[in-house]
Amino acid sequence: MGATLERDIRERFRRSGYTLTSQRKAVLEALGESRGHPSAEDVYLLVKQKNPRVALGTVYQALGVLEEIGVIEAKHWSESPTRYDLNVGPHLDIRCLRCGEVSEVPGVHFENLEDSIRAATPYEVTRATVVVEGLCPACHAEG
Amino acid sequence: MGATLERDIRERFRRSGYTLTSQRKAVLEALGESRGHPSAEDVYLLVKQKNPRVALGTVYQALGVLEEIGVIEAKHWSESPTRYDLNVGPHLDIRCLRCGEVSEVPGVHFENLEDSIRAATPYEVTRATVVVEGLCPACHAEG
DNA sequence: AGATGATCAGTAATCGTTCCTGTTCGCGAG
DNA sequence: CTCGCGAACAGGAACGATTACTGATCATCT
Ligand SMILES: [Mn+2]
Ligand SMILES: [Mn+2]
Ligand SMILES: [Zn+2]
Ligand SMILES: [Zn+2]
Repeated sequence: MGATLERDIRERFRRSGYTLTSQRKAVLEALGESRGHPSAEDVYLLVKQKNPRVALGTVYQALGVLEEIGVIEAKHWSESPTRYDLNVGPHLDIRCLRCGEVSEVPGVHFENLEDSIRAATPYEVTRATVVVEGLCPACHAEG
Repeated sequence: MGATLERDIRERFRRSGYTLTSQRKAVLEALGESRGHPSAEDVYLLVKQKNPRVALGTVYQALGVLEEIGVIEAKHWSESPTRYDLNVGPHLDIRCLRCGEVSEVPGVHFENLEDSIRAATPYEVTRATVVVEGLCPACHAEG
């Protein structure tokens, strides 16, 4: 487990000045296990299975530093708590409006979109993200 | 004021079965006056100036039905309360990370993006919105 | 006038998230 | 090794946006 921790992640911790504590490791492991896009609460429940003493606030704090150093990414949908993603490459995630499942949409590129936004506004554009919602195949089948 | 109310809006109310009450009119007027992308709280404060008895909950309810019948649109940014927009045509809005100002980004089209999303996922895509953040010229100048 | 259903005001409750306080941890200097 | 110090933590309170509830009002129909 601890041995499997990516060199890159350790390096990012070193350079940021944050310490890679056992709680933060546990949050990372939970994100890996959950193999998806868990909420803070989801991560909290997984982490608590192995260490019942962790506090929810600690999970939020850990997710915050992990995001800050670029190891994970937070994604927001309007009708759901924030979801966290180990996949920090540019990609889209779609969320099912009925069951809440989030999954990745491969192969869609939108760098040109961001470029045309920059060209069309006097603002300094910091981020342009695409929020996608729909119905997963299972929920769509049910009606 | 009341005379200026769009024929289209009255028609949408008629067809939906909802009634166009004075409170809902006031919410619409506030949205027009605020000439921007106000939050529910913003709308509430404007409405209260003319009718101090309106309740915040009523404003939320009114915004809900106005959105439901397609007269306004709700837009979401992760670090801000929901903003409401009288402009229901397809367009982008950018929000300043420092001062919170929201303004429109004209001339950017992204229908093809939605198409390529549909082609790339087994989900039934309901909505694909672009969330744009940055720094307005004033805030960017300050540093 | 009386009944009915929608809407409303006022307020309590909810939920995700952040903040706060006292405690523990890890590490470097002595 | 022990002390001191700052970072991180557990636990729980507080927060802000939104929703839910409850009893009054209002418009409309009979
Ligand atoms: Mn993803
Ligand atoms: Mn707009
Ligand atoms: Zn589903
Ligand atoms: Zn600004």
